[in-house]
Amino acid sequence: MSSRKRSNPLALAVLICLFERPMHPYEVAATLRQRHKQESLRLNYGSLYAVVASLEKRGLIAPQATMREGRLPERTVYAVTESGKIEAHDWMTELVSTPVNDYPSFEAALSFLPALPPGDVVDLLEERAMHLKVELARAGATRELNEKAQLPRLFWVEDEFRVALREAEF
Amino acid sequence: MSSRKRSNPLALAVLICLFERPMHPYEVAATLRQRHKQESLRLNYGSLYAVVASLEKRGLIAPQATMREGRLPERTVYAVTESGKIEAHDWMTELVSTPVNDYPSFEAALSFLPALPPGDVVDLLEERAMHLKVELARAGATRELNEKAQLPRLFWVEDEFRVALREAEF
DNA sequence: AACGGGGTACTCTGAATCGAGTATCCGGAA
DNA sequence: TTCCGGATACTCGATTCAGAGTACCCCGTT
Repeated sequence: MSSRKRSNPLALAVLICLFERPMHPYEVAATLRQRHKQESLRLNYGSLYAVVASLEKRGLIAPQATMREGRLPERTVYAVTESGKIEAHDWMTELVSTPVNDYPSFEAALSFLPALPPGDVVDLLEERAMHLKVELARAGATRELNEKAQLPRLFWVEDEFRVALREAEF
Repeated sequence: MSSRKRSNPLALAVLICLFERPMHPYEVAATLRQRHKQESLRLNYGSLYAVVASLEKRGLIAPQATMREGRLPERTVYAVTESGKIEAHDWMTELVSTPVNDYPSFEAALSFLPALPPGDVVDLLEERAMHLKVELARAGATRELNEKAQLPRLFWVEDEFRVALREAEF
Protein backbone atom coordinates (compact mmCIF):
# COMPACT_ATOMS: atom_id res chain seq x y z
CA MET A 1 0.00 0.00 0.00
CA SER A 2 2.89 2.34 0.62
CA SER A 3 4.15 1.61 -2.86
CA ARG A 4 0.78 2.85 -4.02
CA LYS A 5 1.78 6.44 -3.52
CA ARG A 6 5.37 5.98 -4.63
CA SER A 7 4.47 7.36 -8.03
CA ASN A 8 5.41 11.00 -7.68
CA PRO A 9 9.12 11.63 -7.02
CA LEU A 10 8.20 15.12 -5.87
CA ALA A 11 7.04 13.50 -2.63
CA LEU A 12 10.50 12.05 -2.15
CA ALA A 13 12.03 15.45 -2.79
CA VAL A 14 9.83 16.94 -0.08
CA LEU A 15 10.79 14.17 2.34
CA ILE A 16 14.49 14.73 1.72
CA CYS A 17 14.15 18.49 2.08
CA LEU A 18 12.33 18.15 5.39
CA PHE A 19 14.99 15.71 6.47
CA GLU A 20 17.51 18.54 6.33
CA ARG A 21 15.29 20.76 8.44
CA PRO A 22 11.58 21.49 8.98
CA MET A 23 10.08 23.87 6.44
CA HIS A 24 6.75 25.05 5.12
CA PRO A 25 5.73 23.88 1.62
CA TYR A 26 6.51 27.08 -0.21
CA GLU A 27 9.98 27.09 1.30
CA VAL A 28 10.50 23.54 0.06
CA ALA A 29 9.60 24.69 -3.43
CA ALA A 30 11.98 27.63 -3.21
CA THR A 31 14.80 25.39 -1.98
CA LEU A 32 14.25 22.85 -4.74
CA ARG A 33 14.18 25.55 -7.37
CA GLN A 34 17.37 27.08 -6.04
CA ARG A 35 19.04 23.71 -6.55
CA HIS A 36 17.73 23.42 -10.11
CA LYS A 37 15.71 20.35 -9.28
CA GLN A 38 13.03 21.53 -11.72
CA GLU A 39 15.18 19.90 -14.38
CA SER A 40 14.77 16.43 -12.98
CA LEU A 41 11.42 16.90 -11.25
CA ARG A 42 7.89 18.00 -12.07
CA LEU A 43 7.59 20.96 -9.72
CA ASN A 44 4.40 23.02 -9.50
CA TYR A 45 2.28 24.25 -6.66
CA GLY A 46 -0.82 22.24 -7.45
CA SER A 47 1.06 18.98 -7.07
CA LEU A 48 3.21 20.20 -4.21
CA TYR A 49 0.38 20.92 -1.80
CA ALA A 50 -1.47 17.77 -2.83
CA VAL A 51 1.64 15.73 -2.19
CA VAL A 52 2.26 17.36 1.19
CA ALA A 53 -1.32 16.65 2.24
CA SER A 54 -0.95 13.03 1.21
CA LEU A 55 2.36 12.65 3.05
CA GLU A 56 0.72 14.02 6.16
CA LYS A 57 -2.22 11.64 5.83
CA ARG A 58 0.20 8.75 5.61
CA GLY A 59 2.02 9.90 8.73
CA LEU A 60 5.33 10.45 6.98
CA ILE A 61 5.44 14.12 7.88
CA ALA A 62 3.71 16.06 10.65
CA PRO A 63 2.84 19.73 11.09
CA GLN A 64 5.14 21.28 13.64
CA ALA A 65 3.89 24.83 13.94
CA THR A 66 1.79 27.36 12.13
CA MET A 67 2.71 30.99 11.97
CA ARG A 68 1.45 34.05 10.27
CA GLU A 69 3.13 37.30 9.31
CA GLY A 70 0.91 40.30 8.91
CA ARG A 71 -2.14 39.30 6.98
CA LEU A 72 -0.35 36.90 4.65
CA PRO A 73 -1.77 33.38 4.52
CA GLU A 74 -0.82 31.07 7.32
CA ARG A 75 2.33 29.04 6.92
CA THR A 76 2.39 25.49 8.22
CA VAL A 77 5.85 24.15 9.00
CA TYR A 78 6.21 20.40 8.55
CA ALA A 79 8.80 17.99 9.90
CA VAL A 80 9.54 14.48 8.73
CA THR A 81 8.58 11.69 11.14
CA GLU A 82 10.47 8.51 11.98
CA SER A 83 8.47 6.40 9.55
CA GLY A 84 8.98 9.19 7.02
CA LYS A 85 12.74 8.77 7.29
CA ILE A 86 12.43 5.03 6.81
CA GLU A 87 10.12 5.49 3.84
CA ALA A 88 12.50 7.97 2.22
CA HIS A 89 15.40 5.57 2.59
CA ASP A 90 13.43 2.62 1.25
CA TRP A 91 12.15 4.65 -1.65
CA MET A 92 15.60 5.86 -2.59
CA THR A 93 16.89 2.32 -2.41
CA GLU A 94 14.15 1.12 -4.72
CA LEU A 95 14.55 3.97 -7.21
CA VAL A 96 18.27 3.52 -7.58
CA SER A 97 18.42 -0.25 -7.56
CA THR A 98 15.33 -1.23 -9.53
CA PRO A 99 14.91 -0.12 -13.13
CA VAL A 100 11.37 0.80 -14.20
CA ASN A 101 9.83 1.69 -17.52
CA ASP A 102 8.91 5.38 -17.57
CA TYR A 103 7.36 5.21 -21.04
CA PRO A 104 9.35 8.09 -22.52
CA SER A 105 7.44 9.71 -25.34
CA PHE A 106 10.32 9.27 -27.76
CA GLU A 107 10.18 5.52 -27.32
CA ALA A 108 6.51 5.63 -28.23
CA ALA A 109 7.34 7.66 -31.31
CA LEU A 110 9.97 5.14 -32.37
CA SER A 111 7.44 2.35 -32.14
CA PHE A 112 5.24 4.22 -34.64
CA LEU A 113 8.00 5.00 -37.10
CA PRO A 114 6.73 2.50 -39.67
CA ALA A 115 3.76 4.83 -40.18
CA LEU A 116 6.03 7.47 -41.70
CA PRO A 117 7.89 7.41 -45.02
CA PRO A 118 11.52 6.42 -44.36
CA GLY A 119 12.92 9.49 -46.09
CA ASP A 120 11.10 11.85 -43.75
CA VAL A 121 12.28 9.85 -40.76
CA VAL A 122 15.89 10.53 -41.63
CA ASP A 123 15.25 14.28 -41.84
CA LEU A 124 13.36 14.35 -38.54
CA LEU A 125 16.01 12.39 -36.70
CA GLU A 126 18.67 14.73 -38.04
CA GLU A 127 16.65 17.68 -36.81
CA ARG A 128 16.44 16.04 -33.43
CA ALA A 129 20.17 15.49 -33.36
CA MET A 130 20.66 19.21 -34.02
CA HIS A 131 18.39 20.21 -31.17
CA LEU A 132 20.28 17.89 -28.87
CA LYS A 133 23.60 19.29 -29.93
CA VAL A 134 22.39 22.77 -28.99
CA GLU A 135 21.20 21.61 -25.58
CA LEU A 136 24.42 19.76 -25.01
CA ALA A 137 26.40 22.91 -25.74
CA ARG A 138 24.28 24.93 -23.36
CA ALA A 139 24.67 22.32 -20.63
CA GLY A 140 28.40 22.39 -21.15
CA ALA A 141 28.47 26.15 -20.75
CA THR A 142 26.57 26.15 -17.47
CA ARG A 143 28.74 23.33 -16.19
CA GLU A 144 31.78 25.51 -16.57
CA LEU A 145 30.15 28.04 -14.27
CA ASN A 146 29.23 25.71 -11.42
CA GLU A 147 31.70 22.88 -11.59
CA LYS A 148 29.32 20.48 -9.85
CA ALA A 149 27.94 17.12 -10.86
CA GLN A 150 25.58 18.42 -13.49
CA LEU A 151 26.64 15.36 -15.47
CA PRO A 152 23.57 13.17 -14.92
CA ARG A 153 21.81 14.82 -17.79
CA LEU A 154 24.46 13.81 -20.24
CA PHE A 155 23.51 10.18 -20.08
CA TRP A 156 20.23 10.66 -21.85
CA VAL A 157 21.63 12.91 -24.48
CA GLU A 158 24.42 10.78 -25.84
CA ASP A 159 22.27 7.81 -26.66
CA GLU A 160 20.06 9.96 -28.83
CA PHE A 161 23.02 10.43 -31.09
CA ARG A 162 23.18 6.71 -31.41
CA VAL A 163 19.57 6.85 -32.50
CA ALA A 164 20.51 9.35 -35.14
CA LEU A 165 22.94 6.76 -36.42
CA ARG A 166 20.04 4.36 -36.81
CA GLU A 167 19.00 6.35 -39.84
CA ALA A 168 21.45 4.10 -41.66
CA GLU A 169 18.90 1.34 -41.27
CA PHE A 170 16.46 3.15 -43.51
CA MET B 1 -4.95 24.28 -28.08
CA SER B 2 -4.32 21.12 -30.02
CA SER B 3 -0.97 20.77 -28.29
CA ARG B 4 -2.96 20.90 -25.08
CA LYS B 5 -4.06 17.33 -25.50
CA ARG B 6 -0.84 16.12 -27.07
CA SER B 7 0.23 14.77 -23.72
CA ASN B 8 -0.89 11.18 -23.96
CA PRO B 9 0.82 9.16 -26.71
CA LEU B 10 -1.96 6.60 -26.42
CA ALA B 11 -4.11 9.03 -28.40
CA LEU B 12 -1.57 8.94 -31.23
CA ALA B 13 -1.57 5.16 -31.12
CA VAL B 14 -5.35 5.17 -31.52
CA LEU B 15 -5.14 7.59 -34.42
CA ILE B 16 -2.58 5.45 -36.22
CA CYS B 17 -4.59 2.28 -35.64
CA LEU B 18 -7.74 3.84 -37.02
CA PHE B 19 -5.72 5.06 -39.95
CA GLU B 20 -5.17 1.46 -40.97
CA ARG B 21 -8.87 0.73 -40.76
CA PRO B 22 -11.92 1.71 -38.68
CA MET B 23 -12.26 -0.15 -35.42
CA HIS B 24 -14.03 -0.02 -32.10
CA PRO B 25 -12.00 0.93 -29.03
CA TYR B 26 -11.63 -2.54 -27.58
CA GLU B 27 -10.36 -3.79 -30.92
CA VAL B 28 -7.76 -1.01 -30.93
CA ALA B 29 -6.58 -2.19 -27.53
CA ALA B 30 -6.39 -5.78 -28.71
CA THR B 31 -4.43 -4.77 -31.81
CA LEU B 32 -1.98 -2.71 -29.82
CA ARG B 33 -1.46 -5.50 -27.34
CA GLN B 34 -0.88 -7.99 -30.10
CA ARG B 35 1.89 -5.75 -31.37
CA HIS B 36 3.46 -5.50 -27.93
CA LYS B 37 2.90 -1.76 -27.76
CA GLN B 38 2.26 -2.07 -24.03
CA GLU B 39 6.02 -1.95 -23.67
CA SER B 40 6.31 1.55 -25.04
CA LEU B 41 2.87 2.83 -24.13
CA ARG B 42 0.64 3.18 -21.08
CA LEU B 43 -2.30 1.04 -22.16
CA ASN B 44 -5.36 0.53 -19.95
CA TYR B 45 -9.06 0.76 -20.51
CA GLY B 46 -9.74 3.74 -18.30
CA SER B 47 -7.41 5.93 -20.32
CA LEU B 48 -8.33 4.39 -23.65
CA TYR B 49 -12.00 5.31 -23.55
CA ALA B 50 -11.24 8.75 -22.13
CA VAL B 51 -8.79 9.36 -24.95
CA VAL B 52 -11.23 8.16 -27.60
CA ALA B 53 -13.91 10.49 -26.24
CA SER B 54 -11.51 13.40 -26.33
CA LEU B 55 -10.40 12.62 -29.88
CA GLU B 56 -14.03 12.57 -30.94
CA LYS B 57 -14.74 15.88 -29.23
CA ARG B 58 -11.83 17.42 -31.11
CA GLY B 59 -13.14 16.10 -34.43
CA LEU B 60 -10.10 13.91 -35.11
CA ILE B 61 -12.15 10.74 -35.22
CA ALA B 62 -15.84 10.17 -35.86
CA PRO B 63 -18.20 7.31 -35.01
CA GLN B 64 -18.99 5.31 -38.12
CA ALA B 65 -21.44 2.73 -36.93
CA THR B 66 -22.71 1.05 -33.83
CA MET B 67 -23.52 -2.60 -33.65
CA ARG B 68 -24.48 -5.05 -31.04
CA GLU B 69 -24.12 -8.80 -30.83
CA GLY B 70 -26.52 -10.62 -28.61
CA ARG B 71 -26.83 -8.75 -25.38
CA LEU B 72 -23.19 -7.70 -25.17
CA PRO B 73 -22.59 -3.98 -24.77
CA GLU B 74 -22.83 -1.87 -27.89
CA ARG B 75 -19.68 -1.43 -29.95
CA THR B 76 -19.03 1.90 -31.59
CA VAL B 77 -16.72 1.76 -34.60
CA TYR B 78 -14.67 4.90 -35.14
CA ALA B 79 -12.86 6.17 -38.22
CA VAL B 80 -10.17 8.82 -38.39
CA THR B 81 -11.17 12.09 -40.08
CA GLU B 82 -9.16 14.25 -42.46
CA SER B 83 -8.04 16.60 -39.72
CA GLY B 84 -7.23 13.53 -37.66
CA LYS B 85 -4.80 12.35 -40.32
CA ILE B 86 -3.16 15.75 -40.39
CA GLU B 87 -2.93 15.88 -36.62
CA ALA B 88 -1.38 12.40 -36.48
CA HIS B 89 1.26 13.40 -39.00
CA ASP B 90 2.07 16.68 -37.24
CA TRP B 91 2.25 14.95 -33.89
CA MET B 92 4.59 12.26 -35.17
CA THR B 93 6.78 14.93 -36.72
CA GLU B 94 6.97 16.78 -33.43
CA LEU B 95 7.64 13.68 -31.33
CA VAL B 96 10.47 12.46 -33.49
CA SER B 97 12.12 15.77 -34.23
CA THR B 98 11.81 17.63 -30.93
CA PRO B 99 13.39 16.26 -27.77
CA VAL B 100 11.41 16.76 -24.55
CA ASN B 101 12.17 16.08 -20.93
CA ASP B 102 10.08 13.16 -19.70
CA TYR B 103 11.37 13.38 -16.12
CA PRO B 104 12.39 9.73 -15.81
CA SER B 105 12.29 8.62 -12.21
CA PHE B 106 15.87 7.41 -12.30
CA GLU B 107 17.07 10.90 -13.14
CA ALA B 108 15.23 12.17 -10.07
CA ALA B 109 16.88 9.49 -7.96
CA LEU B 110 20.31 10.48 -9.26
CA SER B 111 19.69 14.06 -8.25
CA PHE B 112 19.08 12.89 -4.66
CA LEU B 113 22.11 10.62 -4.45
CA PRO B 114 23.98 12.98 -2.09
CA ALA B 115 21.38 12.05 0.55
CA LEU B 116 22.71 8.49 0.66
CA PRO B 117 26.06 7.23 1.97
CA PRO B 118 28.41 6.72 -0.99
CA GLY B 119 29.15 3.12 -0.09
CA ASP B 120 25.48 2.14 -0.33
CA VAL B 121 25.18 3.92 -3.65
CA VAL B 122 27.79 1.67 -5.21
CA ASP B 123 25.93 -1.43 -4.04
CA LEU B 124 22.60 -0.20 -5.29
CA LEU B 125 23.94 0.75 -8.69
CA GLU B 126 25.52 -2.66 -9.02
CA GLU B 127 22.20 -4.26 -8.17
CA ARG B 128 20.60 -2.13 -10.86
CA ALA B 129 23.20 -3.21 -13.37
CA MET B 130 22.37 -6.82 -12.59
CA HIS B 131 18.68 -6.29 -13.12
CA LEU B 132 19.39 -4.65 -16.44
CA LYS B 133 21.62 -7.48 -17.54
CA VAL B 134 18.77 -9.90 -16.91
CA GLU B 135 16.30 -7.80 -18.88
CA LEU B 136 18.77 -7.43 -21.69
CA ALA B 137 19.19 -11.18 -21.87
CA ARG B 138 15.45 -11.70 -21.97
CA ALA B 139 15.05 -9.08 -24.69
CA GLY B 140 17.75 -10.80 -26.70
CA ALA B 141 15.94 -14.12 -26.39
CA THR B 142 12.62 -12.78 -27.63
CA ARG B 143 14.36 -10.97 -30.44
CA GLU B 144 15.61 -14.26 -31.74
CA LEU B 145 12.02 -15.45 -31.99
CA ASN B 146 10.57 -12.53 -33.94
CA GLU B 147 13.50 -11.11 -35.86
CA LYS B 148 11.87 -7.68 -36.11
CA ALA B 149 13.05 -4.25 -35.03
CA GLN B 150 12.67 -4.86 -31.34
CA LEU B 151 15.91 -2.93 -31.03
CA PRO B 152 14.52 0.44 -29.92
CA ARG B 153 14.52 -0.72 -26.33
CA LEU B 154 18.22 -1.37 -26.34
CA PHE B 155 19.07 2.28 -26.49
CA TRP B 156 17.84 2.97 -22.99
CA VAL B 157 19.45 -0.06 -21.50
CA GLU B 158 23.00 0.41 -22.60
CA ASP B 159 23.40 3.85 -21.11
CA GLU B 160 22.48 2.54 -17.70
CA PHE B 161 25.63 0.49 -17.83
CA ARG B 162 27.52 3.68 -18.30
CA VAL B 163 25.82 4.93 -15.17
CA ALA B 164 27.04 1.86 -13.34
CA LEU B 165 30.52 2.87 -14.35
CA ARG B 166 29.95 6.18 -12.65
CA GLU B 167 30.32 4.39 -9.35
CA ALA B 168 34.00 5.03 -9.87
CA GLU B 169 33.28 8.63 -9.00
CA PHE B 170 32.32 7.71 -5.45
C1' DA C 1 1.73 59.95 -2.82
C1' DA C 2 0.42 56.76 -5.93
C1' DC C 3 1.78 53.04 -8.78
C1' DG C 4 3.73 49.01 -10.49
C1' DG C 5 6.45 44.98 -10.52
C1' DG C 6 8.13 41.16 -8.17
C1' DG C 7 8.04 38.00 -4.36
C1' DT C 8 5.24 35.21 -0.81
C1' DA C 9 2.07 31.61 0.21
C1' DC C 10 -1.21 29.27 -1.01
C1' DT C 11 -6.28 27.81 -3.26
C1' DC C 12 -9.40 26.14 -6.72
C1' DT C 13 -11.17 23.91 -10.47
C1' DG C 14 -11.33 21.08 -14.08
C1' DA C 15 -8.95 17.61 -16.59
C1' DA C 16 -6.35 13.11 -16.79
C1' DT C 17 -5.40 8.66 -14.99
C1' DC C 18 -5.89 4.25 -13.10
C1' DG C 19 -7.57 -0.07 -12.04
C1' DA C 20 -11.23 -2.56 -10.25
C1' DG C 21 -15.82 -3.80 -11.30
C1' DT C 22 -19.92 -5.33 -14.35
C1' DA C 23 -22.37 -8.01 -17.53
C1' DT C 24 -22.42 -11.03 -21.19
C1' DC C 25 -20.98 -14.86 -24.16
C1' DC C 26 -18.43 -19.14 -25.42
C1' DG C 27 -15.89 -23.51 -25.21
C1' DG C 28 -14.33 -27.37 -22.82
C1' DA C 29 -13.98 -30.34 -18.68
C1' DA C 30 -16.28 -33.06 -15.09
C1' DT D 1 -25.59 -30.89 -17.89
C1' DT D 2 -23.56 -27.73 -15.42
C1' DC D 3 -19.90 -25.22 -14.04
C1' DC D 4 -15.70 -22.62 -14.69
C1' DG D 5 -12.33 -19.92 -16.69
C1' DG D 6 -11.29 -16.70 -20.08
C1' DA D 7 -12.49 -13.42 -23.62
C1' DT D 8 -15.48 -9.37 -24.94
C1' DA D 9 -16.70 -4.62 -24.31
C1' DC D 10 -16.99 -1.25 -21.65
C1' DT D 11 -18.19 1.94 -17.00
C1' DC D 12 -17.26 4.19 -12.71
C1' DG D 13 -15.32 6.49 -8.88
C1' DA D 14 -11.53 7.77 -6.50
C1' DT D 15 -7.38 9.84 -6.69
C1' DT D 16 -3.71 12.87 -8.81
C1' DC D 17 -2.13 16.63 -11.54
C1' DA D 18 -1.58 21.03 -13.70
C1' DG D 19 -1.38 25.64 -13.65
C1' DA D 20 -4.07 29.80 -13.53
C1' DG D 21 -5.82 32.68 -10.07
C1' DT D 22 -6.01 35.22 -5.45
C1' DA D 23 -4.57 38.06 -1.87
C1' DC D 24 -1.26 40.20 0.39
C1' DC D 25 3.27 42.55 1.24
C1' DC D 26 7.54 45.23 0.22
C1' DC D 27 10.39 48.36 -2.28
C1' DG D 28 11.80 51.45 -5.68
C1' DT D 29 10.22 54.97 -9.12
C1' DT D 30 7.92 58.82 -10.87
